[in-house]
Amino acid sequence: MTEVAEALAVLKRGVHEILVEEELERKLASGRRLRIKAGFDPTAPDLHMGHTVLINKLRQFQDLGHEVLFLIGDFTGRIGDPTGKSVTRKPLTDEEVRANAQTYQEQVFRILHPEQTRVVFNAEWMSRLSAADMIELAAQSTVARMLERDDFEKRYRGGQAIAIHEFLYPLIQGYDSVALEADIELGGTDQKFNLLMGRELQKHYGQEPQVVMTMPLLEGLDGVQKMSKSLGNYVGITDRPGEIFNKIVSMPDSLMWRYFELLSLKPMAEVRELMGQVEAGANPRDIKMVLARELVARFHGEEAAAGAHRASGNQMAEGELPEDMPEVTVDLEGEARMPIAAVLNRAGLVTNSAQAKDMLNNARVWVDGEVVARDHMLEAGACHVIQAGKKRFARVTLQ
RNA sequence: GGAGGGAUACCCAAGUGGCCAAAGGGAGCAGACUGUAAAUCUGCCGCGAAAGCUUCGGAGGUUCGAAUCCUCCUCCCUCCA
Repeated sequence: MTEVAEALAVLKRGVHEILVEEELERKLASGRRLRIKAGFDPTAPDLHMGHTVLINKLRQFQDLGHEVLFLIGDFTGRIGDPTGKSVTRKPLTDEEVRANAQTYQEQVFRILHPEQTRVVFNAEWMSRLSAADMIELAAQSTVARMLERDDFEKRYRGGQAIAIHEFLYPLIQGYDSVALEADIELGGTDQKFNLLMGRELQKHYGQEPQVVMTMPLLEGLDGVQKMSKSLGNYVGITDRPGEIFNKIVSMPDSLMWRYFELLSLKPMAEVRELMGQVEAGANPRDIKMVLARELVARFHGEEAAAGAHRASGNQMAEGELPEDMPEVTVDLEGEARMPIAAVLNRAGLVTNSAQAKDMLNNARVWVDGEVVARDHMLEAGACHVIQAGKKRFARVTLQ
């Protein structure tokens, strides 16, 4: 295999679509240091495994010597992202955008090489565009073309509103590629339309069009909707080791091979070997543990991976406590004692008081290993290990 | 610009003066069962530890009492221009 063919093989792994593959080959063969662009929304400060599918791909480009342009869409974020969801997000302040961007960088450098990464903000050039520039940009596309986009088309046909400025989003994203002179842009499959817009605009502005690579969207732990923080079906890369371990092991079996395919760095041959084991009667749970350990190792190191199982506790074995439970302090606001239900709520061990009531009624709340009833009171100054249900633990200090 | 229809909790959706913190379904959470999975069954499911507090697009009004009646406003949809 030639060097280019080898690189291509690595880069194609897990990719949904490459447009146009021959162009990618040519760019790789040119020997140039390529600029790989990927855009991120500044709203979500915590990366999750779903994002890493794409970031891993960026990392592979870096390993081949190329430069990553990590674009933070602060301009678009400030306006408020209308795409897709009917829920309009509230615009972010400058401070919020900056803080989110900072968190992004800290997290993304767990995977990317900082010295081969350029973090850029699109407000840098977008906020300098004049109205006339904007109109020139808008003239590069048509309503009919916009309506080809899946999500617009669906909404248009379904009689749902499409605001005019939503049409500008693909154009802005495309223009980012012009401003950065991107060689390649990566995005989720849902980004295809926007990514292709980059090609068209680059041609218009006299540049060689970027190659578009789309990565599949990773389903969340529910196995249905895409992984997202707001849906709560995610595994965060800053989750504690035991947490990652738990989430991976207790995900539906139907998802496990998908996760192996997109998140594991094991060669596919090895993954197929694991599939064979399950077919031969191995407990799928044990195979999920293999993946869980790999992921914990990637984000927390080998040592954490070795202890992850222990750290997570075995939820089927009553009385076995996880080692890495969170520490929480609950403020009694001057009271000498507080009912258990209120403590559970304040410690974040339940989502609302109804859930606290439910668990207490089911005798599923333990304080220092003892089941407690609804009328149990906790004294100020004490520190207890509290367990709510099978999965939620915390070391709670009352003050 | 005109005519009509609509807005109920996370989503869908009942409810047209008190019995409504609001039927039903889905989602979610907890429990049994399991393999920390799925399916199934059971419970919870506005906020609050509680007392209590706040909800039915928004603001006023009628009434002892309003998701329900009246007025104005906002938004969405359909047809016409």
